[in-house]
Formats: sequence, structure tokens, C-alpha cells
Amino acid sequence: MKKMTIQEDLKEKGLKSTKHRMAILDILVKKDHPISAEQIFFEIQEMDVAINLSTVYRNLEVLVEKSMVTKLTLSGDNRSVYEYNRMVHRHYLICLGCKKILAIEHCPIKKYEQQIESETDYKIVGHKLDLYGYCPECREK
Amino acid sequence: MKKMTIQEDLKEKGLKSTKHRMAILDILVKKDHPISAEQIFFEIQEMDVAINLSTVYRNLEVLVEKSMVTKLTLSGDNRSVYEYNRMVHRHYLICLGCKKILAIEHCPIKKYEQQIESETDYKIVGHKLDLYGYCPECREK
DNA sequence: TTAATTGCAAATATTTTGCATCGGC
DNA sequence: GCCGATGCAAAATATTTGCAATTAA
Repeated sequence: MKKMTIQEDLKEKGLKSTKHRMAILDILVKKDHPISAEQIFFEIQEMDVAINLSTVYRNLEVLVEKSMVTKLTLSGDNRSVYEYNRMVHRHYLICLGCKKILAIEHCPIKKYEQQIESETDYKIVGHKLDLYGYCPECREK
Repeated sequence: MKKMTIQEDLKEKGLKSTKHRMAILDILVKKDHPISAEQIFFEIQEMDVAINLSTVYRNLEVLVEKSMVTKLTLSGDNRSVYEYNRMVHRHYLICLGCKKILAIEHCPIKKYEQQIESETDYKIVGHKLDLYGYCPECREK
């Protein structure tokens, strides 16, 4: 499978490359942690591009549908956050002091999934693991 | 530390034992999986006890504050769910077909937390792990 | 008695939707 | 030109809050 530009990827999925859709993807591609629809909305406005919040939501919905973006909810927060789907799965370390989110790459639960599969007779298709703690700066307070 | 009744526990925390508060706790104690504020509201109404949804929210808030209840969000859903805090930590297996939630007990990530602590210099205080899959019944469809 | 609790209605926050218009291909 | 994308306003959903009345201790 050859490497695709985002435009090609959109075309292949039957989605138009509009300036808003591209702006949303540009922002998500650059982030290494998930952000909310509202944050995306503000960042696009800061780029001096007019956009409506419902356009952000509608785009995120179709991008999630097409698996280009992943939607998740981090505990404690009521709203959803979104990240570009790099096809690698990640876990997050969330600082309870300043709410900073750090992505961590290594995943320790392949074996655990298999164990649960045989114990419960479920077919496991994924998981979500978030760690909570205090970053070096917040720890001092 | 001797075993306490829920009433004693409430008293010790400076909370009154009202019928609504007791009803909320009774429901949560009996569940082995987290439920939403609205589900609690409906279950109390089914017991022929009049209650307002905001009373449910306000009670859950204070019970979370006092650590008698845990608030969490399961991905995909926009709303929060609550469970009685048994001081044991649990993980959940969520069926993507019928949305059933199963609690699983064994936790595999003590060592992982230590590893991340030394890698990131964060102080880890907790984590959340949910598994997603299909239960035996939903798998057949 | 009195401070905590509750009901009710209204406010807030987040996300979704209907419909007319616009714009990519 | 067609059909998907967008703006706008309004609806839907989830949660919070102000205030007066009620109730547990």
C-alpha cells in the first residue's frame, strides 16, 4: 500500500477536499494528543478562516465514520476529543494538575486481551487505557 | 478499620441520610457495573419514590467528592456513568453490539505504571482501562 | 433550631439537525 | 449541473445553578 496524501485519501473515500475539511485535518495531523471540537474551531478561526462550529462537528463525524479520525472521551471531562488516526494505537498520560495530555506509545495489554477473551468468550476488538498522574511541574505544588 | 454501614459512612463524612441519598446508594451498591444519572433517576421512580433529576446529579456530585462513588466516562458515550466505590479497582468489558458492560477484576498494569513513571518523571496515581468487543450473543449476528 | 437537602425552573454546555445556499469536481 | 458541504438558527441532550421551601439531626 503506497503512501497517500490526505487529499488522495479523501478522494478515495468519496469525500471532497474543502478548505474547512483540510484545515481540520491539518490541525489534527500536527497534534500528538487529542483535542476537542471547540479547540479545533478556535484554531481555525485563529488562522483567519471563517467556520461554523457545526461544520466542525459534521466533519469530525464523517472523518470518524471513514476512520481517518478517532473519537474518544477522557474520564472526568464531559466532552469528546478527537485525534488523527495514524493507525498506531496510543495511550494517554493525563496530568491531573494542569490537564496536559501526553501520548505514550508502548502498549502492554495484548496478552491481557487474549486472557480475557478465553475467560469471557467475548471477541475483543480494542481497548482504551489512560493513565492519570501529576507531571513534574505540578508535582511540586 | 471496622466495617461500616452506609449510614455510618455518611454520618462520618458529614452527610445526612436522606431517603433520596439512600436510594441512590442502594441502587449503586447493587450494580456490578456503572450506570448513568438518568438510569438512577428512573430506577428510583420505579420504586415509587418521587425525585428530581437535579437531586440525583447533586447527590452524585457530593458522593464523588467524598469518594463514595466513582464517576467515569466510557468511550463512545457522551454521558458520565457512576459506580459505588468498593475501593477495589475494576476494568470494564463493553460489548459494542448491545452496550452491555461487564466488570473484570484482574488488573495487568502495575508494572506498566512503574515503567511509565520512570520514563516520564510523572507521579502516576491511577488509570482507566476499558476493553471493547462483542459478547457471545452479539458475535453471531 | 439550623444547616443541609430538595424541587422547580431556568441557565449552561455540548452536540445534532433542518433547510436554504454554496462550492468542488 | 449535481450532490456533497456549509451557515445559521433552532432543537436535542446532558449537566449545573439560583432560590425558596422542606427536612434530618
